[in-house]
Order: sequence, then C-alpha cells, then structure tokens
Amino acid sequence: MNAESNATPPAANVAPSDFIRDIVAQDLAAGRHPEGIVTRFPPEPNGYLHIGHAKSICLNFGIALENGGRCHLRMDDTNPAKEDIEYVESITADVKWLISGWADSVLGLKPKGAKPAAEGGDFRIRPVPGAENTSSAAELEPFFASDYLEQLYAYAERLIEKGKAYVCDLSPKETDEYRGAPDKPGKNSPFRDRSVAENLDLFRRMRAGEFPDGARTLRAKIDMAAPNVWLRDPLLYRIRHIDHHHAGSGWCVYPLYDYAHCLSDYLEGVTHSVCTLEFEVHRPLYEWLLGALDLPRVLPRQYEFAKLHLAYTIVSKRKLLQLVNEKVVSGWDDPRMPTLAGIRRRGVPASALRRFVTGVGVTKFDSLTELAVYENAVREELNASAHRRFGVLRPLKIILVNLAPDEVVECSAGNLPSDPAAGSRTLALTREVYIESEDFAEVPPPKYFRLKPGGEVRLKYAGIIKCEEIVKDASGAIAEIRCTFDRDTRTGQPGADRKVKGTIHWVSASLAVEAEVRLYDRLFTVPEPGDAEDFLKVLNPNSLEILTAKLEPCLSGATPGQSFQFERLGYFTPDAKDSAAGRPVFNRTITLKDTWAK
RNA sequence: UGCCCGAUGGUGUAAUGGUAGCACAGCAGAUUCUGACUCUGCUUGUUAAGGUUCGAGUCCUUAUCGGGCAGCCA
Repeated sequence: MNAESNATPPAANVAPSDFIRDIVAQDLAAGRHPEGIVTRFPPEPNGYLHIGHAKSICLNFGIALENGGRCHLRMDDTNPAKEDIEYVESITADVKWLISGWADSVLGLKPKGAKPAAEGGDFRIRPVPGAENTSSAAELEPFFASDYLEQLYAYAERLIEKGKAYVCDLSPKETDEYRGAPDKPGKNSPFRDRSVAENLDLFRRMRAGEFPDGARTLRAKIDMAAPNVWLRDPLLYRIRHIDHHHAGSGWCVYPLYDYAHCLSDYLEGVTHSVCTLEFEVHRPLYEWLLGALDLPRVLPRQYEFAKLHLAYTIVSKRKLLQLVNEKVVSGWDDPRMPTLAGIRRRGVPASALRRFVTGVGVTKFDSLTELAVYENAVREELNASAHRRFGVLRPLKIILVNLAPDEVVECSAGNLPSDPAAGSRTLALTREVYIESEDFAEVPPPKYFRLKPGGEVRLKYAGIIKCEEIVKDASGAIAEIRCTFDRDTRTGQPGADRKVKGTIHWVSASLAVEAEVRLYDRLFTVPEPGDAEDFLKVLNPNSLEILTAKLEPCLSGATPGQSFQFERLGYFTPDAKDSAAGRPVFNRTITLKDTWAK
C-alpha cells in the first residue's frame, strides 16, 4: 500500500451529515444553545450493549465531538426490578472501549455520588468536563436517572399542585380497560377529579410506603380521548417496594420512562435527546411534561432515527439471553455474539465498528444493512494496520529434499509490506515445512495456481519449490510431499524474478508453534433470523470450527488486543479469555476476501 | 381499519426547487512474491398517478406498499 492509499479513507475523513446533525447546526446558528450542545447515551442497565447501540453511541458522541459539546453516559435505571450493577459495569466499559481514541474528550461523567443541586429555583447536574476526566483525582461515574429520584419527586408534586397530575386507584387491569384502544377513545378515571390537596396527601403517603405495590399510581391529566394513546393520562409513578441497585433502599415509588426521561434530560442540560423511531409517538408526551412544569431553562428536544438492522444477526435481548442460557454460545462475549463485548473479543477494532456505523448513515428509514458492509469496514481497518504473519491452519508436510537436515535458510519478511517503517521479521526455511493442505491438489481443478504433481509454486519470501513425489500412507492418504527447492530463485537473488503463478505461505515444521485457532462464521443461516418462526432453528451448525494450527514462532508472544493478518487466511487476534502467556489461542476475526473460491 | 412515520440502483445512503452522486455488492480487465490490497472500466435507481413551477427525487393531493404505537418495561 503506498503512502496515498495509506491515508485515512474518505469515508472516515468526511464529516458525516444527516437530518439530526442538520437540526443541531441550525439550532447552533440560531443561538439556541449558548452553553453548547449536550447529547446523551442512555441505556437501561438490564443487558449488554450490542452493535445497534454502537450506532446510537457514535451518533450521540459524534454530534458532541463535532460541535465542541458533550455527551453524557446515563443509566436509565428507573426499573430496579430488571436492572443490575453487572450491566452498569459492562455498559460503562463497552462505551469507553468504543469511543476510545476518538471521543473520549467529550464523554460526560460526574463525580461519584453527585446529585442535582438547587440552581436558580430549579435543579441541575453538571458533568466533569471531558478533558479533566483522566487527570481529575476525584472518582467519576456515569449519570444515573436514579440519582434524580428526589428532584423528580419534587417536580411531581409541582405537577399535582398545578392540577396536571392525579393519584389514581384503578387496578392495572382497570387502567388498561379505561385506556381504550388505538381506534377507540378511553374514558376518564373516576379518580381524575380529586382535589389538589387529596392528590398531594395520597402521593406523599405513596412515597411513605403506606400502600402496597400496584395499589395506586400517579398519572398525568391530559386527554383520555387523545388519538395518541400515550396522551391518555399516562402513568408517571408506580409503587414498587424494592431496593434499587444504585439508589439504595430509600424508595418505594419509582417514576416511569416517559416521566423520568424528559426530566433527566432537562436536569443534565441535554439539548438534543436522540432516540430510536419507536419513541416517536412518545414525543408529544415528552413535550407535554416539560411544558406543564414551566421550567426556566431551555428545554431539550427529542429526535428519532431508525435503529440498525444488520443481516444475519439478532439483537433482541431476550433472544441473545436465550443463546447464552441454552449454551448455543459460550457467553455474552462469545466472539459470534453481536454484543460489543463479543465483537471486541472477536478482534474487531473499535475504529472499524465506528467506521461501519458511521457509514450506514442516520435516517428515518427502517433498513436492513448487508453483512458485507460490516465486513468491508472491518477489513479496511485491519488491512491498514495488522502486521502480516504466516500460519498454517491445516498442515501438509513438505520435505525439501535438497536441503540438509540441519540447514536453515533465513528469509526476511515485512511486517507490513505497504509500510517499510513497520519493520520485518526473519522466517527460517528448513528441510521440513508445512503448507496449507488446500495449497496442494493431486488432481488440480482448472486454473489452479498452487502446488500440483510436477508443478511449481513459490514459498513466499523463500523461493520456488517443485513437487517431485507424493508419499502416501497405508490408507492411501497423502502423508507428505517431496519437493526440490530452487536455490537460484531465493528472494533477493537475481533468479527470484522467475515467474510462477502461485505464491503460498508456509512455516518451518521444526520451528513452528502449535496453537488453538477458532474460526467463526455467522450464527444464522438466514438474513433475518429475527423474523424466523423459531430463530433457534436457523442456527448455522458450522459457526465455530476449532483447529490446531502451526504458526510462525514469533506468534507465541502475541497478546490480546493485537491483530495479525495470517497471509491468505484472514485476520486473527489472541483470545482475551483463553490465551495464556506465551500460549495464545487465536480467534479469526474475519477472512480475507476470496474471489477464487467463488 | 384510529394516530404517527417512512419510500432514491441488489443493499445502504447523498442531492435542502436547478447536471441523480458516493459506498458496499456484482461483472470485466490491469497489477501482484497474499487468487488479498491497489488501479481501470461497466451494469443497475427517484413506488404510482395527478397538480404547482421555466424547472420536481425534493413542494401539494391521492393511491400503493412498509414500519411504529394500546406495560404499573425502557
């Protein structure tokens, strides 16, 4: 690769643009946000982040980065029954990994334990500026919606005082019946017209723990006949006598998403609250709640985009969990999983994932992205950076009959042929070497460039060999191939120019290290496994193949986080869990493109 | 069928009333000590019908198709 093509490709160079970024630019131009742009990534800590979240993360952090703003990482943790600190930790790690080296400086975190403070008769919580993230002595943590329980409660009382919320005694079943249907208006709750004083008293007693779960709710007083069902007096608070993984044991009333989300955005000073399309119908409620409270600061605005759908993959939390529970995969971070943890373990660089999700764009069209787009992004990234190595997956022994048993021919091989600055290593050609079984054919198909009876092939970086004799074992299987090595064609020698059609990789049999290598393929056999009657019935039975490979010696020192291209085979990375010092287990991240196989 | 949203080559996306472009995929060729990379060329598109306009992928109307919404989940 020359210097020019080594440069960052246009796709990663050009500032992305989309309808949301356009809105941000317009708002900025209109002077709407003198304090700067603030976005947020607000997962609920009830599962692992997956490739779909990567799109949202790159959008939110990207907008902040491009506009000198900030992006808060916030746990949307208002349903303690489903959440766990395990997820808080995995989410935080995954986000940091994905933005590392790109948007770290705009990651909004806050001092551990910080809560909103009173500010101008209102509440507000501010992040520690990104630049101070690393230098600050104070311990930082993400934002948590559950840190706002006290302020949210205060806002709820204000809503009651304004006559815009009421305590409702309807049972869950009754509430459902009163709501009507999309094409049928609902009807007013019999508790809708309680006095402010009674509502206040009841709500305070709800908080005090006087009523059991499900006995009462706090509801917004909007319009039970609204065409948008989310405006039919939506529930704001429910009673749950349960401790919270982050907030502790002080609460038995917890706010619902619609109420907590808009106000959390407001408390943090979020300017642009970006979410996926299914929340489109919630937007009027988002705006109603913020409007109903007559808040003094600029209000956040919600915008929606289409979530990522990638062919041959599933992201449903329930289904992913099923794969884990039924041991289809080894865990949430199995390299075949679409989780960020799995993708990372597979060896995909964060930069490749970013390149991919940025490339698919941001629209309101519900699309299905081909896997090839993802694979291309991974290859682009790895091709430019992964050092080249030789590894033989399915060894076939070659005896170079004209080499002495103890003879060593030293061969210099560039780490990154496109970039001499990346250095080189020395390969030792010995009398016995392994080549890929696929690289020999006793009965070659048409246009076969590799080794065949009587044929020649170049051992890359070494020289040309000629197949002289096939040695078979008692069962008739090929045991080894006896070849002659043409010393005149040694790389670097004048005779090296002699043309042979094929060039193959190889390793010295005596010097090679053995390593377990795991080859992965897509988990499903159909482009939309989520639409299958039973997604477990469209599993790819060959999604994992485990081999014992022969690798060039220096690979024994490989460590997780490194990526290598095993020439002609693909990109590999040491497995972060199962590798031992000096004895790595390799995961194949992705194959090289193979136009011959087709 | 109540409300909301969407529709540009095979796929994804750009064009903000003025030359339909880019990427991926595909095909053909060049190059190659990786059948990779790189390079060159090619194929393929504005859902439909009306309207506004000098001019419409873009604005309006209707139709068609697709998606979302009726948790005390987020």
